[in-house]
Amino acid sequence: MPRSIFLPLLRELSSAYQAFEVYSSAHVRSLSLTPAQFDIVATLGNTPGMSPKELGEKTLITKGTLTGVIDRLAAKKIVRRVASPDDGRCQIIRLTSQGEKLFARIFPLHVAHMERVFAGFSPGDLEGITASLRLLRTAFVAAHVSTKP
Amino acid sequence: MPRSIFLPLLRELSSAYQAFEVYSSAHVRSLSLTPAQFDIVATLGNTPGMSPKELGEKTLITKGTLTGVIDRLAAKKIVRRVASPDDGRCQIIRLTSQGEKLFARIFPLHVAHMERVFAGFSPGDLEGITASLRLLRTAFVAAHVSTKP
DNA sequence: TTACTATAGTTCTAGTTAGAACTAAATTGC
DNA sequence: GCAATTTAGTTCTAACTAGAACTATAGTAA
Repeated sequence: MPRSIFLPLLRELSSAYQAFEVYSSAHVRSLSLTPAQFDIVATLGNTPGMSPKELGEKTLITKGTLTGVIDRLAAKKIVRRVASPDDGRCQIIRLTSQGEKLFARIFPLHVAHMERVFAGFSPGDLEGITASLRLLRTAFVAAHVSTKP
Repeated sequence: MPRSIFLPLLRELSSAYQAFEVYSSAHVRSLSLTPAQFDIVATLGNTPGMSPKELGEKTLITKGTLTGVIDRLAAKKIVRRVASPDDGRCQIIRLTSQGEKLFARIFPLHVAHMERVFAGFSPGDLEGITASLRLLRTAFVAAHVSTKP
C-alpha cells in the first residue's frame, strides 16, 4: 500500500479548490454579492423558482445556512418567498424582476471571467480533469456512505 | 470555444471538494476537533513549531482567522505561543506535550480513515488525478495573478 | 539618524458554515 | 380516522471565513 501517495492528492484538492475560490469570489464580491448569494441567484436564473430544499441540493448549501442566505437576498429585494400551493411546508423561492435583471447582467460576466482560466486547455484536457474529479467525488461519497449504516 | 464544457468541470470541482469535506470533517469532529484545528495540529506535528504566517501558508487559513483558531487551541492547552527571539513581531506556535500526545494519537487514525477512500485506486490513478488537480490550481493562480497588477 | 515602507499579528464586521433542537405540515400504518 | 413517523424550514450555537483597519516592530534609504 503506497500510503504516501494519496496525501499529496488531498493537498492538491484543497489547493485547487482554494485557488478557485480566491479567483471566483474576488470577482463575485466586485459584483456586490457573496459567493453563496451568487450561487443562489445563478441557480434561480431562467427557472420558475424552486424550494429551498432543491436549492440546497443544487448549491450544496445546508438548510440552516440557506435560511440566512435567502433572508439577506430577500432583504435586498433580489428574491422573494412564495408559499407552495401544494404543500403547506414548502416555499418557492423566485427571483424578483430586479433579481432577474441582476442575473441577466452579472451571470454572463462571471462566466466570461471563469472562462479565461481555461483559455489554454483543450476540450480533451477539460474532459480528463472533469472525469478525475467525478472519480474523486464518487470515491468520497461511497466511503462516506459505507461509514453510516 | 466550447464554452459549455468548463461549467461542468467547476461543478465537479465543488462537488468533489464538498464530498471530501463531508467525509473528512465528520471524522475530525468525532475526534473533538474542528477541521481547521485539526489542520493546525497536523501541520505542527513533528516540527519544532512555526510562525502563524507559515502556518497560514501551509493550511490556507488567512491570518485573521488563524488568530481565533490558535486562541481556541491555546485555550484547550493543545498549542502555546512563544515569542520569537529574533523578531519582535513574530511568534512561534508549538504543540504542548499534551498537543503532541493528541497528534500521535489522532493523526494516524485520520490518515487511515482517508486511506480507505482510495482503496480501489491504483498508484497511476492517484498520480493522474493529482496531476489534474495541479493543472487546475496552476491555471487559477495564473488567471488570478493576471487580474491583479 | 530619521522618515518611509513593509511585515506580523490582532481586532472588527458581516457573512457563511454545520449540526442539533424545534415547529408545523404531510404521510404512513394500523 | 387517528397515532406515529417523516419532511420542510426556522432557530440557535459555536466556529470559521475573508477583508479591512489597526498596532507594533523591523528594514530601507536618504
